[in-house]
Amino acid sequence: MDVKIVDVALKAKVSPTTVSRVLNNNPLVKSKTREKVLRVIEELQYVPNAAAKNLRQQRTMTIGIIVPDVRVSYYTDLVKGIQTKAYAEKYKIVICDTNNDRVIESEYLKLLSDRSVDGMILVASMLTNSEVQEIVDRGYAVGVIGRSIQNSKVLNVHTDNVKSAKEAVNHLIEQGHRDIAFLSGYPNAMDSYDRLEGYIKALKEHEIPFNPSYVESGNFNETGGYEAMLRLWDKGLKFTAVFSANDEMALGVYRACKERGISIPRDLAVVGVDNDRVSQYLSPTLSTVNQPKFQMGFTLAEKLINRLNDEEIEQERVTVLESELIVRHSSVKA
Amino acid sequence: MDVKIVDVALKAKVSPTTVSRVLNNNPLVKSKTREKVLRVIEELQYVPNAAAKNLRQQRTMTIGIIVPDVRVSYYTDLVKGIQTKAYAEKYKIVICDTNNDRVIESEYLKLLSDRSVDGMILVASMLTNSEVQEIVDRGYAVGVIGRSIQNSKVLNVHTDNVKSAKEAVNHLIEQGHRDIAFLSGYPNAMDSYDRLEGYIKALKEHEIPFNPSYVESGNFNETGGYEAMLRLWDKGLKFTAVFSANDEMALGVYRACKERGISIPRDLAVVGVDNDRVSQYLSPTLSTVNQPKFQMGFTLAEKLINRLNDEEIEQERVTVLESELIVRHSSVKA
DNA sequence: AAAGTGGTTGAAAACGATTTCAGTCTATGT
DNA sequence: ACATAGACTGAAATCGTTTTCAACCACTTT
Repeated sequence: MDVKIVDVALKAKVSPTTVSRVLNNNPLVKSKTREKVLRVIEELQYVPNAAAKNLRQQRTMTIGIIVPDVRVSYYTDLVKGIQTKAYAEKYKIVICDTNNDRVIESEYLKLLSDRSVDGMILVASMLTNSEVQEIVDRGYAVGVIGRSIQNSKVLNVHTDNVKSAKEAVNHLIEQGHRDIAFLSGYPNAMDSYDRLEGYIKALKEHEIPFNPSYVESGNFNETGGYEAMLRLWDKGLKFTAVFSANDEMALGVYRACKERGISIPRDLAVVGVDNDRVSQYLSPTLSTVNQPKFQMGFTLAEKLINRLNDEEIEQERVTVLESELIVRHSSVKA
Repeated sequence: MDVKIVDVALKAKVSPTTVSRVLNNNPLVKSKTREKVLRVIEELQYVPNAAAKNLRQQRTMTIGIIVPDVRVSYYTDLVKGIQTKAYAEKYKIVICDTNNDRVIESEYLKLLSDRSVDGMILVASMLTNSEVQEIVDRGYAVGVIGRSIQNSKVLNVHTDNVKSAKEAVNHLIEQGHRDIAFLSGYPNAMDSYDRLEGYIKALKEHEIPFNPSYVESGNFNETGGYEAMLRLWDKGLKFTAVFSANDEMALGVYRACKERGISIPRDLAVVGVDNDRVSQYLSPTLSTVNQPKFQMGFTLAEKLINRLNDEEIEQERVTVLESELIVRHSSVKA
């Protein structure tokens, strides 16, 4: 149906081999032959068939990305970074949106294990270590963001969550707060854990006792943040500030405050993490810890592609990028 | 390297043909044989090679999506809809982010023309009609959102932009406004044009004369909206309301108003289009015309897949979905 | 004149699945 | 006992490239 390499070869009066060489810029071809072949390719509008090429070369120039939800700006910014690097290196990306469902995530992993991608990037993955390990063993290059994998070849990019959290909480303390609540994400997510650690460290450094009842889990989403706030208040706890492990949950905090007539930042100071796109548009604007999401995606893609292009290249398995506290209006009294 | 179909065949003491039949649920296989084969597949952790399968079957079960920018919530919501349907039908999707660059978009089109996808969805495409036509001629199923293609087999889903705009402007008029500015998108984008038409129609119906100097283009982005507002004011025009052809530009309107100390909605009523995720979080919350973005993506994917599965199926080439005015605080005086 | 050299080309095998077509086997009816 | 249909299986061709290997040609060197 489509025009194929032998059609070009026939018309150009050369062998398919030569056409292939022209396509792949093999310098062995005499320039006159090359020109002739190129002319015919143009004439016939020939495009090489990817499946045939993939089959023969045993690679697809494609990277698979598994994300929890493509609508979340945090993930999209990562994807943008990955995509930008991938495009520059002539890689394609296939996106799998798990809808925050671990079963679907597992299915996607299987779906991608058919050599239709050369490597995979797992974002905020809920897969077990052994599931990930198996993919590595099958020879896929894999990178993760938003979790840690011990003892393997898995590439990783992240920010120093302990430090980020500490900075955020320090900032609240400097604003005069002593009673600071903490909204964590999924209890077992790496990021949650580190941010909790940073929270505790900041308190310790200022000799504020750590009280576990000030900690509530909000599952990293708006509703979770909202409900967590209600729970905190229902406990009868007094606090003047809250550190939310991400901006999404902070949205829930805003909603809860609005309902209860609590003024931010007058009655309650709020700091989030991620610098979600909406944060700057909230009233008051939300103080947050910015994550260099684009850069994280870009860097991880770079490392992954390095590995794909050259197994031998010397590079760090783990990269830590800097995050940065952005002080806006939600944490500073007028 | 990987285990392949003959390995399974050998171990199960059957032919590759039979293994293939088992894989593809061909009912001809005796159930005892099937079980044996399945056991070996499980034992060997065999996964069929996609490239080989694609080559033989001449299809990839993959849909390509070309979008201007994956960070924009409008596009992401579409992608989510597409992805949801695609997943249900066992299709993969590859995403191409053109970064709003028509040259890059063209390159992506070429990149996808190698039979690595069975169909393509172009979102807010800047390609020429003939470029799109060529893809159709090559036998790809193609769908578009956010532009119109005349005279071809290209699938399309959209909302009635004329009506949406008219409703939005009617709403402003009902709130007592007579002098209403209009912020258009790209001058030559279909959507811009239709929304302008709706704006004019609404004015006409209320016997308000249409004055072209009330129209400024803002290129569909925040900065464009901001600058368009400044230009309108600089002209010395008096107006008490503005209809922005999308929410993104309305963000620019908010910024401009803040800078000039103009209060929304007291001094200026604002209505946007798209129901961007941020709109509900703005202060005041932004009135807007909601587009069923998820549904649009889902529907287009459905039609595209229908076409891929069965060339003969009877279905409309163009689907129009309903949009809906959401009145929030930016357009209603307290 | 024979042998070597470097530049250029092509024939054929390979990649790993599916599909066509031709069987083989079993059971059934006569 | 034989023919025959139906159930099941396998050999070989096929998809469209890339890659290996051998060969060819035109020169130069000995």
